[in-house]
Amino acid sequence: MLHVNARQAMLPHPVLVKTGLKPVGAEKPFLQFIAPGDELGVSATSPRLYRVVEGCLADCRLLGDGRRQITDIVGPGRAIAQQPERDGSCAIKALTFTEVEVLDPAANPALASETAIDSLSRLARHAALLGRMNAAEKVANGLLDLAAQFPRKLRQGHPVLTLYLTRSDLADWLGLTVETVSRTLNQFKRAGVIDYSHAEIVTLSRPERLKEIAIGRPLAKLNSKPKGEHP
Amino acid sequence: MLHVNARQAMLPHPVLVKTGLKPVGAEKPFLQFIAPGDELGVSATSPRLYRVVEGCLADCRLLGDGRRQITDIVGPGRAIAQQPERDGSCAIKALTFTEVEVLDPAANPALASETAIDSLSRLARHAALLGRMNAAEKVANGLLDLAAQFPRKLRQGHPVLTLYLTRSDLADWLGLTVETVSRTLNQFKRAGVIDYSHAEIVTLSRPERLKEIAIGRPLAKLNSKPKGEHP
DNA sequence: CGAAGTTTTGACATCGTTCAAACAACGTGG
DNA sequence: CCACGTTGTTTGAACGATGTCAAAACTTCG
Repeated sequence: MLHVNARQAMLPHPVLVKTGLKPVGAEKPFLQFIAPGDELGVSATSPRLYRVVEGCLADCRLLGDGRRQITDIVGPGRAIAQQPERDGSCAIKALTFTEVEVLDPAANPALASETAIDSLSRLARHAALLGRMNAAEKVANGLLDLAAQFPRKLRQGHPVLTLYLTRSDLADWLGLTVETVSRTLNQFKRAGVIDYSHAEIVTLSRPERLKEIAIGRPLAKLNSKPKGEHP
Repeated sequence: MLHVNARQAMLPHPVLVKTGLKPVGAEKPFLQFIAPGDELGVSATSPRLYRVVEGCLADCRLLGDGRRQITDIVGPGRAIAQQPERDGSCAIKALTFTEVEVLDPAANPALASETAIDSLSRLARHAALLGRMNAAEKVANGLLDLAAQFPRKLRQGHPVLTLYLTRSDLADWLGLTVETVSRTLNQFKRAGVIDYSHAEIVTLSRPERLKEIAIGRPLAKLNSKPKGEHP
C-alpha cells in the first residue's frame, strides 16, 4: 500500500490558487519553492511580501533559550510580510514543500496593508487563545483554523484537512507541550469529534461539536460511560 | 496626608509629548479626552488612528463568555489603530484620564503603516510571552515594558513607573489571574527587585535582576534564608 | 463610621508539564 | 529484505505551577 506522506509530498494535488487577497500588481510575479524546514528570506536586504500558492508556512519567534512560539500558520491564498525584527529573532519556516510568490511591498502597497491588517487581526485572536483558553479549546480552535486553510475533499460529508504541522509544531503554535497536544487530539478522537489514522490527515467528524468545544463548552467526561455518546 | 491616586488623577504631571512616531500630517490635530473605563470610538464609522498624548490605553478583546485578553498597552507617543473586528468583539479602553490625537489613517498613511508594523511586532512578542513564559517571566517583562512606556522621575537612581493597570488589568494582559499577579509582584518585592507602597507606583530597585528574570533566569528560592540577598 | 472596590494571603484542587518509556513510521545501509 | 537509527507519536505516573475558592486587610469615598 503506497502511502504518500502529506508533509513531504511535493505538491500533492493540482494547484488551484485561491485569490483571497488582491491580485498581484504590475511587476512580474516571482515564484519560489521552499523545502520543509527551510527558512524564508533570512538574508533579504529589503522587507519582502510572500504569498503562499501551495503548501504551508509558519511564522516563528525564538525565545533566547530553545523555546519557540509560532505566531501564525499561513496557507494557500494568504500572504505574510517578512519583518526585520529588532530583538528576539524570528523566522518564516516552511512546514512542507511550499510554493510562494515573492513580492515587493513597495510595489504592492494595497496587498501589503491588507496583509498587515489581516495578520494583526489573526494575531490578536491568537493572543486571546494563548492567554485565556485551556488545552481543549486551543486544540479545537487550531483544528478549525487549519480546516479552513488546508481543506481536502470531504469524506462522507465531513470536512477533512491536511495537517502539515507536527505535534511539536502544534504545541509551539498553541502554547502547549507535545504530550498535551497528543492527549487532547486522542481525547477528541475517542469522543468521536475527529478522526485520523495517519497523523497528518484529520477528519472533523462532528464539526459543530468541535465549534462548541472551541468556544468553551467542555468535552463531557467520557470515561464514565462508554455509550450514550453518538446520536 | 494628601495622596493623589495616579489612575484617577487628571494629567498628573506637565504634558511633554514624546514624538516616537512621525509628526502629524496636514489636517488639524483633533484632541480628545477620555475618562478611565471609557471605550474609544465604539461608534466610529470609518477606521481611526489614535495617538496617545497623555495617559494609557488598553487594546482589549472579549471572548464570548466573560474572559478578556488585553493585547496591548499603549502609552504616550505611541499610536493605535481602531480596526472594525469581524468576530470576537474588541475595544480600546482608557485605563486613566487619557488625551489622544484623533487622526484619519487615509490622511496619514505613513503613520498608519508605521503603527501597523509596530503593533504587529509588539503583538508577536506578546504572543511568545503568553504562550511560552511562566508567571515570573510574564510579570517581569510586563513591568519592563511599562517602565519604558510610563516612566516617572528616578528615585535614588532607580527607574520608577506609573502603573495605570490594576491587578486585574495586568492579569488580563499577561494571561494570568489577579492572585498570581499579586503573588508574583509581592515575591519580587520581598526579593528586593521592585518596590511599592501604593499599588500604582512601582520602583524597579534592581532592573538588571528584573531583566534576568524576564529572559528566564528564575528567582532563587528566598524563603530558605532571610539574608544573603543583597551584595 | 460604614460601604464598596481592590489587593493580599491562605488552603486546596487541578490542569498541564515533566520525565520516562514504549511504539510507529520512515529512510539508510548492509 | 532486514537490522538499525532517527524522528515523531502515544501513553503512564508523579509533580508542581497556577487556578479556584474563601476570607482578611487595605484604600477610597460617601
